Amino acid sequence: MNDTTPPRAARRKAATHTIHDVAALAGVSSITVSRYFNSPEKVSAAVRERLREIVERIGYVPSQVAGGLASGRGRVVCAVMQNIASATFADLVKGMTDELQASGLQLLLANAQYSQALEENAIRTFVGWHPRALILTRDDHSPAAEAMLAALDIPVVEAWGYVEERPFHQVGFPHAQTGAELARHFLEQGATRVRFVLPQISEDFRASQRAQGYADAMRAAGLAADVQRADVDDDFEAGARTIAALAGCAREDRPQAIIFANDNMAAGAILHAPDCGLQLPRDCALAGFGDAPISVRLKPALTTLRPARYEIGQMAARTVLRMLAATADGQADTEPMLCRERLPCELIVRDSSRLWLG
Amino acid sequence: MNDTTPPRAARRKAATHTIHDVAALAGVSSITVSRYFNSPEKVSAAVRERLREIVERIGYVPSQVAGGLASGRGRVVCAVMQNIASATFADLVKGMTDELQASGLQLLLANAQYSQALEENAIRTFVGWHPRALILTRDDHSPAAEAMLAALDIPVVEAWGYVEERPFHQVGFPHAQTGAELARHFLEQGATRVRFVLPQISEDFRASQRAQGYADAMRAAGLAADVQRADVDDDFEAGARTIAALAGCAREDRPQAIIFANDNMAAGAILHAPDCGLQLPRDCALAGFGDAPISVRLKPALTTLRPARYEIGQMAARTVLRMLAATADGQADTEPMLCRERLPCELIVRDSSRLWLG
DNA sequence: TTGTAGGCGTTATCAC
DNA sequence: GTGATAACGCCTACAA
Repeated sequence: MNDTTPPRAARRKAATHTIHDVAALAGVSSITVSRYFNSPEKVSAAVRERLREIVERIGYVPSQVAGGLASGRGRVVCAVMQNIASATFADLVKGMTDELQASGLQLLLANAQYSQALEENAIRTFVGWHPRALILTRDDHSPAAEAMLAALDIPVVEAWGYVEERPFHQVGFPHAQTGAELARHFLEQGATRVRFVLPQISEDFRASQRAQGYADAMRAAGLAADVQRADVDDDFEAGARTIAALAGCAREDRPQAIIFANDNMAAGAILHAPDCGLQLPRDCALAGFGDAPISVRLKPALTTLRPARYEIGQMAARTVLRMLAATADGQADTEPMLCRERLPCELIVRDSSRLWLG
Repeated sequence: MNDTTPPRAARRKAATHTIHDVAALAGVSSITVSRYFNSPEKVSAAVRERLREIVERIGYVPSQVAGGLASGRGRVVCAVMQNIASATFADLVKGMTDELQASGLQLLLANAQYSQALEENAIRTFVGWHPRALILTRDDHSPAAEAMLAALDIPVVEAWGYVEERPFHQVGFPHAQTGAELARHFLEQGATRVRFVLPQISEDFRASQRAQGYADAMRAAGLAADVQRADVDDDFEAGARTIAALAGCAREDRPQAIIFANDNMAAGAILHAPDCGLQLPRDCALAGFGDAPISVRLKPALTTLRPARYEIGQMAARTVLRMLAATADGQADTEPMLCRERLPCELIVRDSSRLWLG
């Protein structure tokens, strides 16, 4: 009477089919079923057909969770966005998912709202998922985050911006340079007084980077930089107020051109200008950033910068895939080559930026 | 000489710390570490402090993958969007992530681009992740998808729309009714000729539902429904063309009011009207859908419907949490109560819809 | 409060 | 081409 412990209560009745169910039905071992999914060519055609039928019939789907644990390589890529609800990041996300999906990789998203602390939290959470790669959308992380990234040993892509010296893959464009480009666009037309207007709550450090680029370009031309910050939260309202304030200024004191940190502010200005008795671009030239769909429809049509949002997301994903393929090819010892993909942010010149020098 | 098989090669050197590493360092068993994370109150304060220090020092993060497998309840909620890059779905996603994150649940996203087939694929993929719940954004699924949903045995929420008879939780608003509401808004002003304009590629069946609601309301008033479909892809351009076509019509033949399927089309119409010699709303009243940020700034300001996008996402997530809490409370036998959350889609009346009856 | 034993569903390794 | 066996890292059940 071997009084071994009574059979423990079954932990859980598998509410779902397992690889073993399929194996039993097909009269093969479970490893064969595993092979059927991961390298079908190693399974005989006969067995393959039998399995296909059974899998279809009972609706078996392999567990990503169990597979990820067993193989040590889950099918997950994590990305930390700065503002999930913005058009910019929505396009990035679409580019990434479109590209990753084809490779059977699942994108896990987090939202950091332009906060380093939230980004750090998100990264910490993601570490628990053992992602194959990480996509970030800023280049200045908290020290703790940098430490985690250094310890991670997976591809890390910094997308949206582009910085030469970073130790991670870069996919995007240099924001400061685009700010400078807009400044030069006006300087070349002979402007001497150009203003840059930031949103009130500019958590978006990219906008500040563009402002910085503008300021440098102005100083390089021997002119004063004039960066202002909006005093209302709503971007459209901020633009409207900016233009309204102009109406109260003598022409000699007004900026000849204004660069808004985004198209919404510029649109607010353009739509409100007639109410202030101002005619654009005669009374003030304008430019924005982002190429919102409406910008080309405004009167005057808005000069702006068009970042390749979707393409940046797509390329970030491709970079991930390339790095994964590389490490899979046993290039373990190869030096960890860094991808630097510089994507376009095109200057779209329209009527709003034509300078009228009085 | 017990020639048992030579010790198999270790499968993989754990590149990452495990619960056992922490346990060894702390001089406790691994289950204690597990408890430290899952129910800290069951661990003595002394041990707790020791573990806290060690976890912090080595940067240990529990594996969601292993935990999910072992417990049978992963921390994943899956959602299938119809167009990740649109403002509508971006807001939904933000509402969901904001709410889920607090509960430590991770949102997995897929994009179905208004396609039943892609939605089915996404659901199939998600099944492999053993999600705790599923959030969908349409109510007409493929038969195969319906079958999977029926077999899933997890909470399923259909968000964005709202349909009484569905067997899944509903969070949203009835689209047809909002279409009818806009129609009545014009009918009550005495309009007899009201048109509804759909986008060219109206994969968005919601827009069609709103058109249907409009058509029913018109017929109920004894009037003819006049649903047109745009002939260009770009919504702004479609709106512009719609209004341009009006200019060539005799006043008696023109609709007195136009309902556009979205604010972008309406904005295109408003921005282009002056070029056609039309004055709005005198020559034609207008309404849109979605309450885009720009709509209130247009001249005339656009009458539109304001769906509670963020709130719908948030409420969908809350519904998930409520259902999970309920099943956790051992209410296994309780009948599977269905949540029906009807969220507002408010009519925002502005100048564009004021009817001028000639 | 803490520990032991065993298993979650899959894949890596080795043997035939 | 196929299979037996032992992990993967954690958690549930039960015992102390």
